[in-house]
Amino acid sequence: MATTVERGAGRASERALADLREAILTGDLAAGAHLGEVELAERLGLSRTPVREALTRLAAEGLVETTAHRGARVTSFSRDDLDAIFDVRRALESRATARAADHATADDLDELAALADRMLEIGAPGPDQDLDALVGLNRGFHARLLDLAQAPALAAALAGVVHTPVVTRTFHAYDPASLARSLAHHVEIVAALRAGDGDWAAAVMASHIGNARAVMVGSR
Amino acid sequence: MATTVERGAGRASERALADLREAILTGDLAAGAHLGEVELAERLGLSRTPVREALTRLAAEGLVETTAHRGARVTSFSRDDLDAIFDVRRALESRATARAADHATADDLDELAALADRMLEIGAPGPDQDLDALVGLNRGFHARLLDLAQAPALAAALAGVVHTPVVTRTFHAYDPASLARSLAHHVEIVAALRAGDGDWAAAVMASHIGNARAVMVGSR
DNA sequence: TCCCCTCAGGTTGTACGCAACGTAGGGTGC
DNA sequence: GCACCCTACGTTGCGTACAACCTGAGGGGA
Repeated sequence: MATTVERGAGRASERALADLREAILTGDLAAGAHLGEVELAERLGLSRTPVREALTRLAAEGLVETTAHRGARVTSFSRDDLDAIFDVRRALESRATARAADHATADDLDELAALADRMLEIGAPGPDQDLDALVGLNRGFHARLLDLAQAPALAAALAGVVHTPVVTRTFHAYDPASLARSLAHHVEIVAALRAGDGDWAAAVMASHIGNARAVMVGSR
Repeated sequence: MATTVERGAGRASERALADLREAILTGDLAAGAHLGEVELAERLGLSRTPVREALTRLAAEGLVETTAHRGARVTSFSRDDLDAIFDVRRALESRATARAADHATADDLDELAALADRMLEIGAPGPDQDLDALVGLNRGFHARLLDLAQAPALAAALAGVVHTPVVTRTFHAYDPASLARSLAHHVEIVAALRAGDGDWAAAVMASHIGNARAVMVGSR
């Protein structure tokens, strides 16, 4: 009874990895929080081994920091760190967006357009506004775009800069004007892709990330 | 007697990580080679546990690929992959070089100049030419530069694109003209940094990587 | 002859136990 | 009273045993 054999479907270590990553990205595990292996193992109902592997991989991604015999902590980023992360994201994601223009099919564009439109709806001020739901859709939009770039190297480099940084976890920080800009950018990116103009799409993405940077880390 | 307790100084898993990474980077472990945990463990005189951790981290770096219950293989890159990797390196390393211009002290520049000069010497055609020694010096030059950029995010992103790719492991592929250009670039980068001109330095670095790309993957 | 099923071999995935390390607290000597 | 040492505890690092899984070969049936 103590050890529930029937658990999730996937490998235990992958479940641990996914759960921990989600907990960190959503802020459920605060930055700087100490992560004990036994504590996490008990919480997830696993042994220390898969938890340990998950922590190792998270450390490689940069989400946690491990020190000697003292365990792991959730990485906390300084203002300069965040600034640099946005710098890299701007360079890389705009590049990926340009490449996406060469590979996106009509179906892909319809899918992206649907995401952009949906975000426009639930992001609009009013009773139906749902800022929390935006997070998932936004992640989906950027992930889809990165996928369309068909450039594993770009994806790997971006993953090195914190797997969709802590920075993408909320839209509550956006003021109305910035939020409207951000959502309009998504639509414009799709338009640029439809026009087959990679440079245009890349420019909008660069603006998009600049806008996000201003919101999340403030003016330079 | 069988288990030699007195081994290296550092943690066992870090030794395994370093040894495996070196073996892959030098080509001692060929691309596509199957990496059995027990085999590696015996070879390194350790148990499977630290080997397993090392493989996990190498997988995160992109040097090995793991599949289901089938173990790990040394990643092999297609022509397109290499092309994309150089693309990212050009974007990121030139950026890092520009930043280095803002942080490098006179001592730093002297150090870089010494490296560049030394490479010029042992890279020059003649009896003293030592292409193998260039590898280490070149790695050192680029690493020092990346360090001077003081941008952990840039370093992390670059690390995601294969920790100094398999691509930097030899200079034997260079024809005399390309090699001369490459070595001259190092010197010119130092000159640009001395002049405090980050844009110049970045441009040279971009050229430097373009040159390397042409040698390693051929014309586009 | 071809296909499918079964089984054996080898591999990875997980759990658990022990040892090493770092840390904090109390006690003792100066 | 203060500083230093020593001890005890909690943690991580590693080794080993067992279970789950994939793969390939061989035999039987259609």
